[in-house]
Amino acid sequence: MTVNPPDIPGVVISRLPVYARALALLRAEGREVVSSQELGQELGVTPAQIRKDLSYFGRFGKQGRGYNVGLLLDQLRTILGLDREWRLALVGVGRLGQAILGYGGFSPQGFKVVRAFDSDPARIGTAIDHLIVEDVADLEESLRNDPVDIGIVAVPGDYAQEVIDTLVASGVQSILNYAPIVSRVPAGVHLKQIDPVLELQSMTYHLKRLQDQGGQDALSSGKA
Amino acid sequence: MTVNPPDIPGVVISRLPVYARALALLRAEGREVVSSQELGQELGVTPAQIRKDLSYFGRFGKQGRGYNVGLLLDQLRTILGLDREWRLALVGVGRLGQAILGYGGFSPQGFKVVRAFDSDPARIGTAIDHLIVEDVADLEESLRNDPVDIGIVAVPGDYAQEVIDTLVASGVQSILNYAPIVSRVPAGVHLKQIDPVLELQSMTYHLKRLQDQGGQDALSSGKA
DNA sequence: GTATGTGAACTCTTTCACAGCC
DNA sequence: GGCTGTGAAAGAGTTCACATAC
Repeated sequence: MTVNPPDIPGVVISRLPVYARALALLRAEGREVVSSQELGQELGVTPAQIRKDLSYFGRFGKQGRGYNVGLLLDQLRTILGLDREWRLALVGVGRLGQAILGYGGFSPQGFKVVRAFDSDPARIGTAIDHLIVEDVADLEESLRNDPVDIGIVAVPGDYAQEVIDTLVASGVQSILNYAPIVSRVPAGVHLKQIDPVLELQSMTYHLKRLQDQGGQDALSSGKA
Repeated sequence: MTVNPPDIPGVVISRLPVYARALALLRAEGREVVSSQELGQELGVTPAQIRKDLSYFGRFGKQGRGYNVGLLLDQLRTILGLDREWRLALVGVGRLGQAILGYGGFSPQGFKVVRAFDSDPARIGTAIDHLIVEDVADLEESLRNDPVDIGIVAVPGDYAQEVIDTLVASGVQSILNYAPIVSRVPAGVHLKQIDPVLELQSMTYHLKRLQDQGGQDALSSGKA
């Protein structure tokens, strides 16, 4: 059954794929059992956090022993829905979009890009990586006729919100957005952002402080 | 001066670039003043959160009026260190690495990729986008002679931890990792992950629940 | 009147610590 | 003995609400 649990924190869910990845590695190495202690060491996470996270979903371990690697991995894959294939539509087949199509990391994990859209007449109708590029003007109709599970947005920032709105109107409930914009979606739609510039811009905060103190080899700030 | 404030939560810092982006947009539109109310609406964030976040760094607003767009933007850029140029080294010039080099979004924000490394003899010594690809075997020596601020890792997963360790050994304190691995760095080094698969894998959690209930229009799970 | 800046209240997460089981 | 699962405690982060300033 695996009945829908009521209210599991988002941060917990976002950690499960990380656990699954580590477990897959352990299984590939032939490990059969692992403790929360070991797993935590591997991941830089406290053992208590791992146990607490897992406890939202059931009791997967054996006291005195630990977790069966293969069993826990299967459970996590089931919980996350990684035991099926997911159909993605890519919007934007420019340089970034083509890199996404060419990326070999999605399909082994069950994510298949099955549709591609663009607005450039030079690209519409051409085949890229087994896909015929469709006109983005037909996006809504096309997705209504033959739905996908997830939309990937890889268009320039100026068009991204518009594309996101169209995806939502077409019934897509999960969107992965590569465009560097502040985007909003209605409640109930899940949007994740891939934004390297944002990541860099928060790293520079720390770098700046390192550099500004760099000269004066140590103890320069007030106390201790 | 802008003296190093003691302990500002990481989540606060990660929101500042988002505020800065929204402010840059407002400025481009000619807006001169904005309230936390409006800005919050734009970003899907509470006004109180914006005010609290900003209050860690100073008092930038005027009561009864709001924030001067240009002034606040400049302050944020200074706080984040976006008022200078940052030098990046890219490790891995395969398909992904080339997409990163070709991405036009970094340099307008002051992030210049000034070095590129690879292990493939066919690529070493060739020029890509103004850069001569260096041998990754020389990574540490090269970076010691001529340091960069940030390292970008775009090698296959199997080599990524090794590359990250070498970057750290070379004195790099901020790393942006595109490889889909669970990586660890010593305390003091800042590592950010760009990992679309991880994002997708947490989105499927919600999708699965939508789908599993999809058929049976409502109330079907055990109790309540 | 209007909107900031901020202590206090609240909510959400993480960690502790130990009973229970292997 | 060893490790899980979990209430309780501690710690972070967010929101409230109002004094203060324009």
